[in-house]
Amino acid sequence: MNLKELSQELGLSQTTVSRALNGYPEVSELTRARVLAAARAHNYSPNTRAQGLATGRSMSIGHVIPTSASHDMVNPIFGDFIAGAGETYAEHGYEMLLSVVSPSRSEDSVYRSFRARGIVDGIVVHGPRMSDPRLPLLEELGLPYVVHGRATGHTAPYPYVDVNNRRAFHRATSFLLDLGHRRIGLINGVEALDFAHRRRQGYEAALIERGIAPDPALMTSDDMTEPYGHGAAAAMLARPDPPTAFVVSSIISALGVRRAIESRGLVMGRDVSVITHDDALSYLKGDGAVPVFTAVRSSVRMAGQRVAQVLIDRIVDPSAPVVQELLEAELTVGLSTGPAPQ
Amino acid sequence: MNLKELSQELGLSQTTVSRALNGYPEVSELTRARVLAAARAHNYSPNTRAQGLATGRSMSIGHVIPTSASHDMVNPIFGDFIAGAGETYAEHGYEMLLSVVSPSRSEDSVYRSFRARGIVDGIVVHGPRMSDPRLPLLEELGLPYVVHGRATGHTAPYPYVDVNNRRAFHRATSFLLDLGHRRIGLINGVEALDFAHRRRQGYEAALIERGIAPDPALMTSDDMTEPYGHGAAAAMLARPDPPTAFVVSSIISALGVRRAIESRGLVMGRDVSVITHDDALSYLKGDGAVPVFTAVRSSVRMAGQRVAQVLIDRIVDPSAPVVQELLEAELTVGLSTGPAPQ
DNA sequence: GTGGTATTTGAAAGCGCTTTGGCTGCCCTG
DNA sequence: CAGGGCAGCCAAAGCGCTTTCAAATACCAC
Repeated sequence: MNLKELSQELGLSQTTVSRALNGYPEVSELTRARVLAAARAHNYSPNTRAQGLATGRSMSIGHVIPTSASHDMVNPIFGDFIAGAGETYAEHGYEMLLSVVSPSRSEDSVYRSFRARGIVDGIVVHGPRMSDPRLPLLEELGLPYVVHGRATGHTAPYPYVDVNNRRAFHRATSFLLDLGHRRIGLINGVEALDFAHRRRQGYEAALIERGIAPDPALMTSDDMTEPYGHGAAAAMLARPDPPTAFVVSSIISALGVRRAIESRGLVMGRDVSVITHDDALSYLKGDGAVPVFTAVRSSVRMAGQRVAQVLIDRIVDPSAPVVQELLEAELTVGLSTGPAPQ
Repeated sequence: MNLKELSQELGLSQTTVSRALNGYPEVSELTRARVLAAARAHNYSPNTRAQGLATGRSMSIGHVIPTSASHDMVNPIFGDFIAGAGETYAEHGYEMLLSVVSPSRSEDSVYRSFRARGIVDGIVVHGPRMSDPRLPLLEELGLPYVVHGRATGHTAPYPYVDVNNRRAFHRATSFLLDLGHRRIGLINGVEALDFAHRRRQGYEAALIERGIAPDPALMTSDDMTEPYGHGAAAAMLARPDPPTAFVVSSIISALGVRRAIESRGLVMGRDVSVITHDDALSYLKGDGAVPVFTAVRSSVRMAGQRVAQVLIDRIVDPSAPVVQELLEAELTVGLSTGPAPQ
């Protein structure tokens, strides 16, 4: 069933039917009701491509998913972020277009192609790096975008939604310091990524405020897998002057850290403390009791919702002021932290 | 730059330019070369919507992602599956359209709407349930689809790509039986989902073959989160006649099982054995050394690639015979299994 | 009754592409 | 040299919608 057939059946012009369906005022309420009833009865939905051609809008949002070069890894937070964004898109009638791009292929060409083919109305920038080259490109292309995270080094104002990573890690580190820990390891993500860079800043600032010099031997940075957490923590614990606590950038890696602690016969929360960032992933979330890990938590799903909303607003009204939104992480005390051993 | 402008610049008709770009034979090689060069120079890509309108194809594939009703959970395998499928789509010029649908909204309407709006050329069915109602619906709508998994109870032949879950769990259970275990717990996924149903069949068949009656007290089924694994295993271990081994349906839950074992002061692999299904998730994958978990492993990323390929083939040639593909899981022995304690 | 203002409706153009059906030369054959 | 076949190109229709512009009808005050 297309518009032509529907309008013939109703004895109206396509114009009127189209207007009735799209809520234009210059249609009598009686006619509108008839049209809507007929549309429902015939299960009519306008052909998206034709609609897009006529309006110039595509009603879909592009997400470009880079897989990590080093591990060919898909970020585990991805599913939850998408779920959040998807909910918001659905509410507003947008579709979500995903492009997985391997490290070999230039991301540039993906964006240029999106633009040339007019396939999306906007873009969500994932995993921003320092001075990320995508932002100037998207500006040049005139493609509306919102960054999930921030891109230190990009000078012009740009729209983003981010967790206050610096503050979260400052707080996490201070929490350990308050418990008496002095040697605190940092198991961080890849520091070319902006969020990891900021987390380190928060960590270092907290140490320095207490007169402790950050020790490069206690800081590592890599893709946040479980084995990475295990390997990095095991190496630090094997040192002559091992840390008594860890700040970890991902709960997935924290699982590995915990494994490293226990395989040395130590007890997490008593001998070695761990505090982690927690993205509130749905498949790891606690069950109501005291959580295992002490964590600074910020729901990545909610971040997805916010990013989507900000982007849609921007598409609808490009002249609106640039939105920059910081989500604060909350500190939840679990079983993985305790006073520093004597 | 659109086709009209490009053709004017070349002094050719739109027809000829279009044909040259799409590889039609009735264009001289000289002309074709000129056209291709000009297109490249101007960074021309045909407008996807217009192309779609004209051809009736949309060159995109729909994925409908249901979030679990009980936990509002996004399946953690999702990211890796998507990555695999996305690679294949990219190779063939298809885009991936994602629809996240909350349990409240009927999935039916999503498919009907996809069909009416002509927004996708095909559908990947995720998380098939027993006698899944989506298959008859998609048949009725005439929308090409491929199932990731199987839908027991659907009688007509339908295309799918699945892991041989029954055999994998039969093998896993037999492996434990060979090690002397007699009380073996099953920590399974939601058994309304087809894969979990099959896994239980494999588990039970292996037990029965050795003359052991499956004990309902040792079988649980739920969303495969980490806390679920912990809770289920802890409950079984607290019984007067605890199991000496577990078969677990997901490595995420296996992490919880391990936690339950250790918090009783037991050692995994010595006091209690664990064998898990492993989807080879990129962010959990081992680091080359002996893996922690003994597992039956099958890469969900590869499954994504295969599903995508089968679907594309089906779209291109709907009359081709229905493809049904079973991937075999491989057994990898890790540190989590050992002989049954006396 | 008339001119003016709303209120509803419709015809047709246009979005950017593909594809049908022709048209024009040119070469070849008999 | 007439006629057929073919390679190479083009004009125009059509995909299903939105939207501009115009027209028709109804209503109102004077």
